[in-house]
Amino acid sequence: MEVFWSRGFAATSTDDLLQAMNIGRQSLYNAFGDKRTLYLEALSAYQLKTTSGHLRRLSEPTSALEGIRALLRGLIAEDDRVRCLGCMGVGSVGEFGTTDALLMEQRAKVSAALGTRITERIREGQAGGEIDNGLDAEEASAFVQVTMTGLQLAARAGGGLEELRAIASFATDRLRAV
Amino acid sequence: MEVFWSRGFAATSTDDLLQAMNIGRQSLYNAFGDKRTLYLEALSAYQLKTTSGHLRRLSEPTSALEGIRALLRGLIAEDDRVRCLGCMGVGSVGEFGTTDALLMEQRAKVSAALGTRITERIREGQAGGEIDNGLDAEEASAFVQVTMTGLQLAARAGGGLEELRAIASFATDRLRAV
DNA sequence: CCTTTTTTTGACTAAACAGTCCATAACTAA
DNA sequence: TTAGTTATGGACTGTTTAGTCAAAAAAAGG
Repeated sequence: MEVFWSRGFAATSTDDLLQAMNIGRQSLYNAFGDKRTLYLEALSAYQLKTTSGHLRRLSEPTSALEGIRALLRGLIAEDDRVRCLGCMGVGSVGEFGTTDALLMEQRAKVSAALGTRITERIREGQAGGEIDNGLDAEEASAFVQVTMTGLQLAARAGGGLEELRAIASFATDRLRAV
Repeated sequence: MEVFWSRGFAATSTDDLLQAMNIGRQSLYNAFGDKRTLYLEALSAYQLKTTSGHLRRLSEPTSALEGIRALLRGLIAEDDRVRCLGCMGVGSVGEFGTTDALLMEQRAKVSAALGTRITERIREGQAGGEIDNGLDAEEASAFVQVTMTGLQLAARAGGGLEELRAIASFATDRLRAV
């Protein structure tokens, strides 16, 4: 997962994977079938791990708006070496775009689940008067997700911790009721 | 440029390039040196072309906020086949991250130039009372740039024209003075 | 204990890869 | 016309690639 995450699919050789996992070639092919299947499994594992973190932060029991802030700020890893890897899901979009149907399907599921929860949380904030009632909750949710990917790409480009977290907070505050 | 744009660096073979350009192998190596140099030139050409468009739309003589809206909405190509390619610059960030010093330098230049102009335009909007005076103009500019990359990645993921333009407008409106 | 199944090892294959070489063709300029 | 330069075509090289094969080693089961 880490090798694919940092280098992407095409630039990762099977030898890279063998070395990283410290196993023999046949073991890899027995266990995963082929390179692409292993990539899909690695991406699945990545998404499972990260999505649960996103949902947890989003639901932090402070308030709806603070949940969104925690979601966005939480994307940005503190450790430089982790932060500059960005997000493997974002990487897979960049590398494959719309060319892989299975990947698109997998992506759509994760994105929809998160989107639904963000929408809920925004409605909650609107009900509580904390988030601007004039906003369409679904549009705001899509906006939050676009901000997520924008931040993750900026992290991969080498953006600094404080700089990126400030942008995350800035975006969050744009949703606030006046 | 189009081949690298759609497939990225690693997944593009020199044969792909020869076929696309309809030239012989030696001609490519005479003209460009090697694959990486050609990629850098292609990316440069791409950035030159797109950045001038961004600046033009940003400076559209309607108003500052409408300039930002035009910038963000203008990122999203109408033609499905173009839109789903996303942005080659974003692709290069995804593929190389912080691993290529030359690429980072080139990126920083383009981003700084655009960022400066966005900041100016935001200050203009603030002076005119159209954009919220409480915002830090540089932070708002960084936010706009993160939104740009987020939109371009969403485009590469297969996002629809109207959906993405709506998000662009949503983000723009978040800067509006109350 | 022995047999059967699973896992690992390392050698192997065929194709794809980036980049080179050299002879030839096409221009340029006097 | 001709000498000199530049561009092209096509064969070639050595390496890397994803994936396979078969024999040996290890584990599991009775």
